[in-house]
Amino acid sequence: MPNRALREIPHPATEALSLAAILRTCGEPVRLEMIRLLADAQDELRAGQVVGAVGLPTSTCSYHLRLLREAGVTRTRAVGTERYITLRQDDLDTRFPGLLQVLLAE
Amino acid sequence: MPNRALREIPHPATEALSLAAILRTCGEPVRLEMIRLLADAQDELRAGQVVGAVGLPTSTCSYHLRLLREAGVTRTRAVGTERYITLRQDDLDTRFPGLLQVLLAE
DNA sequence: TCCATAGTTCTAAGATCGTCGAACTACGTT
DNA sequence: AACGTAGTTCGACGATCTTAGAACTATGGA
Repeated sequence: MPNRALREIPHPATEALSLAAILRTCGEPVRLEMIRLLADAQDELRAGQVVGAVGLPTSTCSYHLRLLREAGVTRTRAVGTERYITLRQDDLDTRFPGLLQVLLAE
Repeated sequence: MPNRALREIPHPATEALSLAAILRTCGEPVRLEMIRLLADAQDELRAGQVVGAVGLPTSTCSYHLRLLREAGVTRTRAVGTERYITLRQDDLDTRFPGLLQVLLAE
C-alpha cells in the first residue's frame, strides 16, 4: 500500500489561478494577516499555529484557510489530523510576478 | 468669484490608502476592467466612455466608479455635468509599488 | 476499544455586496 | 423659464460573505 500521509486536498492548478479571485481573497484583513504570517514563518505552519496567531475561533480560521487554498494562494498538506500550510510562492511568482512582494511590503 | 469648474469630490489622501481595501476593490471583474480601460487610455476618460465600454447601466457603473474612487484607485474631476476619471498612478506607485503593474499585466 | 486531539463541515444569523430602474441634481442651451 | 444631457443617489432585491457554535470526521494513543 502506497504512502497515504498526504490526503487528497484539492488545489487549483497554477495556470487556472484568477487574478480577480486572488485579489478578492487577499483583500480581507484576516486573510492578509494569515498570508503575512506564512511569509514570515519562512516555512510551513500548522493550522493550529495560524489559529493561535490570529485569535479567532477554529471554525472561522478553517473557513479563511479554505478560501486561501481555493484561490490558490496557499497549499495545504495533511499529516495525520494536522494540516501544514505554505504560501504557493513559486506559483504566484510565476503567474503574477510582483504580487507577493506587494502583499508583503513592510 | 473663483473658478469652480472643479466640484469638491472627496478623495482619500495618499497616506490613508489601505492595501486590503484596494485589493478588495480591484478583485471585482467589472472594476478590474475599468482599471485596465483607464490604463490603456493613457489619459483621463469621461465617465460616459467607461459606461459605453463596459456595457452596464449607468447607475451600476456609477456605483463601481464610486468604489474605485473611495478606495483611492481613481481620481474624478468634474467639469460641468461631466466627470473625468484617471488612475491615481503616482499615488499608487508611491504607496504600493508594483501593484499597478500586477493589475495591468497583459 | 475508549478517549483526546486537530481540524472540517453544518447551520444559522447578520452584514455587505452587486444590480438596476426610478427619482433626482447639476449644468448648459435655447 | 423650459428642456435635454450627464451623472448621482435612492430603494429594493437577491446573492454572497463573515462569524461562530455545534456536530462531525479522522487520527493517534492508552
